[in-house]
Amino acid sequence: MSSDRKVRVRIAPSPTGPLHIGTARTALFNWLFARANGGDFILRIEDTDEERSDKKFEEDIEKGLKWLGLNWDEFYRQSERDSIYEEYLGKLLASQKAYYCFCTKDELEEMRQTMLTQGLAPKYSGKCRSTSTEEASARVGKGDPHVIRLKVPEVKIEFKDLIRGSIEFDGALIGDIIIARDGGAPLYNFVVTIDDVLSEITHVIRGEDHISNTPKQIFIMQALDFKIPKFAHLPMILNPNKSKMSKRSDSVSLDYYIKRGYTKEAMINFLAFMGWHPKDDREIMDVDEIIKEFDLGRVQKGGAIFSDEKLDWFNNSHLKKMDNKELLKIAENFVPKSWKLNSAMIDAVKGRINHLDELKESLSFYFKLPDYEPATLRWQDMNFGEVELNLNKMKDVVNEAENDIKKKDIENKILEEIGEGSKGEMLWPLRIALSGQENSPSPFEIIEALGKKESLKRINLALQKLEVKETYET
RNA sequence: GGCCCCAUCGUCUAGUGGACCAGGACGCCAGGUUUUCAUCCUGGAAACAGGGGUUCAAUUCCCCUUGGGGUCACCA
Repeated sequence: MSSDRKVRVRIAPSPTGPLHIGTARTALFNWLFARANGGDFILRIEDTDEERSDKKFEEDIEKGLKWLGLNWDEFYRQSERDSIYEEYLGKLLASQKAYYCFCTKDELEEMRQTMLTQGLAPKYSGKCRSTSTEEASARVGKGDPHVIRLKVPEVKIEFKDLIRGSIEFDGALIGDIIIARDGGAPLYNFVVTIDDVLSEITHVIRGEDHISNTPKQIFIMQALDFKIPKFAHLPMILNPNKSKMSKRSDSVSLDYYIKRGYTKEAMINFLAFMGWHPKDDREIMDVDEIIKEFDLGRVQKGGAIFSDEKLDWFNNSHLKKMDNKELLKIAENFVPKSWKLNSAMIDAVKGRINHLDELKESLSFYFKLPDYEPATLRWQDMNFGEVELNLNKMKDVVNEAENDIKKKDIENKILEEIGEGSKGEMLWPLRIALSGQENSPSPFEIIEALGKKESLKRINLALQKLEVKETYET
């Protein structure tokens, strides 16, 4: 069981789309496992499908991984390893563990349909297995279209999954799989196997959707006398309707969450908790804590539904924990360039938002006149007359203040004016007048930030809105 | 359909035979603190899919049923 080999894991995305949230989660678990065990984390780009692969997706994947802080120790592309695959394909052919198949796609499709209607698992009949080596070579030489198939033995095969325990498949039900297509290009199950073994991967940690690929890959390893790595299949990340989280339009890519202003700390924390949990009740954890506690044995078996609410909570919690200076740097990317942010502003709103994307809205009153419906000025069951009265009182207080009002001073003065009266009835209309927002920093903070002149301007504006409202009503 | 995986509150989960009339968190609801909103605090509603076993004792072990998911390409 115990191996003295250094732990080596990999994430093997195919660059056929932007970095998927599920891929990011798998990458994270591999990375955590590597870091927790002093091992290596390898990034392998699976770009054997020239048609679908695109350099721009490869860049997006690398960018996303880096953003999360999942640094890799080694990197390679499968497209650069053709000669290696060719070599092993040749070995398999020479040892008669694989053979040429000349069946056409149409024939194959027909067989598949027949089996399906008979209620059988569709698999290749093995027709070309019996073609003699001489005849096969001759036909290949002649240029007949052909693929290469692995002779899958009709035996039961079992492997131990680190998360699920023993899993068994029947080779007889799998049939001879294609490992290289017409033209010689090697296929997924084959290249994965070659690369995992040659790069000395010790633990293959991947999504549950690969469980059924595992026996095929093990058969290839056995045919080549390869040492078989350990496997661990992670639970799926699901949509709220429990389907595989793929078709959720834009919200399946990591980039979507980056652009909405989720922090990498929150993303890592949240993604780690999709299928994993520490021994105790801790939830808000930084990456070092997670590495320290990470254990494949504590990974869940069942799929986890992606919860936007919980993600928001993680993000809000991490935002509050974050240093203002650090946050300020990130925040600048989410507001217009002309806005000059400062630490006080960030501090005033960071506990009030779930993602940085909201900054544009919640910080707007610092930079432009608020825009709101007159009715918003009313607190609970106040009528417009009362609002006007109270706002005028506040106006007088501000009017009497010095030019550079200090938060504490204006706070004292306003509270003095309110006296035994209702604080809400005074402060709510004032807050709306100043910020236009129901959830904003306190009026005192805003007045200090805006200054006397601007504050008065906004109170007058509110008063004007009330007049319009009254005219409209009569 | 064949094969494979899975099954605790709406959601993420704790729980590895007795300490569980099932604990935490998100969300939700109700109170409270605070100078208004938010924060914060307290409380509440909310789950072991069903049926058989095994055992002195099952959420926990076994079997069946049901349900959900995955996979069956010359994609990865």
